Amino acid sequence: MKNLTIGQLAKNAEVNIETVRYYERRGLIPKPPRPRSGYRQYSHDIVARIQFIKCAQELGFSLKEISELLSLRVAPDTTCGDVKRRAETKITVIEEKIQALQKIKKSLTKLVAMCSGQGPAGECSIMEVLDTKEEN
Amino acid sequence: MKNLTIGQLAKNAEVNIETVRYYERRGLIPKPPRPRSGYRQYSHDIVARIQFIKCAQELGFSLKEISELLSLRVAPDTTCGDVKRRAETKITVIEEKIQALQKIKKSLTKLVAMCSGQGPAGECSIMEVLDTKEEN
DNA sequence: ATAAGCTCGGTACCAAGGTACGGAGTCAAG
DNA sequence: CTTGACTCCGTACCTTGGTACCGAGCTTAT
Repeated sequence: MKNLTIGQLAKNAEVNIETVRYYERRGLIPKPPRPRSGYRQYSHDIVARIQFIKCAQELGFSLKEISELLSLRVAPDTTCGDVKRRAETKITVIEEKIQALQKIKKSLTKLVAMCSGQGPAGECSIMEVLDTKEEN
Repeated sequence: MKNLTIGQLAKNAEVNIETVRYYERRGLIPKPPRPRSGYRQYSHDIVARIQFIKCAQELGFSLKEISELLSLRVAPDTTCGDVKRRAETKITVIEEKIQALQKIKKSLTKLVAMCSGQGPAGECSIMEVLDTKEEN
């Protein structure tokens, strides 16, 4: 296998070329060698690296967190347990988000139930509640 | 009660002064009268208006949606049903977000369960899965 | 060898919801 | 009347995760 240009890498990893350069700026992928021409030369495993990033993003990690994960991997004295703890923390955060959304949903559902759907918007009970609500 | 300066309004509504001006630019609060000095003169009910906005934000409405809600209120031919429909749409969106987060949580939980927590980060099963995952 | 197509770097822009800054004018208290 | 606090406006900046554009240089195929 030969090396890849940035365009080939982008195609393989199914991202935009600009995204690759952006990841490089953010330190998420290593700076590749550059021959005289200045063109980036990527080895195929960078495709996997980008897929790793996309995959972790789907699991709710931000790019910042992903770069931390990646540096954990190469740091000699970090352990599997460190990675696990990060994943656990992320689960907690996600649970909190779910809780918050469920609270919101409950409030909205209550409002909708109260609303007759009749009459002008200015007298809508939903609007009134929004106007006068102190706490819930 | 006399009028409020922007600073007093901000204090009462517990927002930043800049936020008030920002809301004015966005059309979320009416442009207040200005005497010769140019200082904004707010009546007390603008405090309530800002609280309405904050309240709706907590319910997951964006500023754009909030300004739509506010204009619904004053438009003569919109009804309570219009407001209700928006709230219902918002509930659906929130439900979708909850679903997505629950999926993410499930994947992460599975990963954490697989991980022994022992050994170097480079051999962590979580990292390996992130590396090689095709689909889930 | 020449044209098409790729890549270069730098900068600007998008959404959202603000925050910060700076120089000038104004208001209130002492 | 002066000092300090407040306000004015416009503009720039912040975050996150990219995308778009530019003229210039490089590469590849014919």
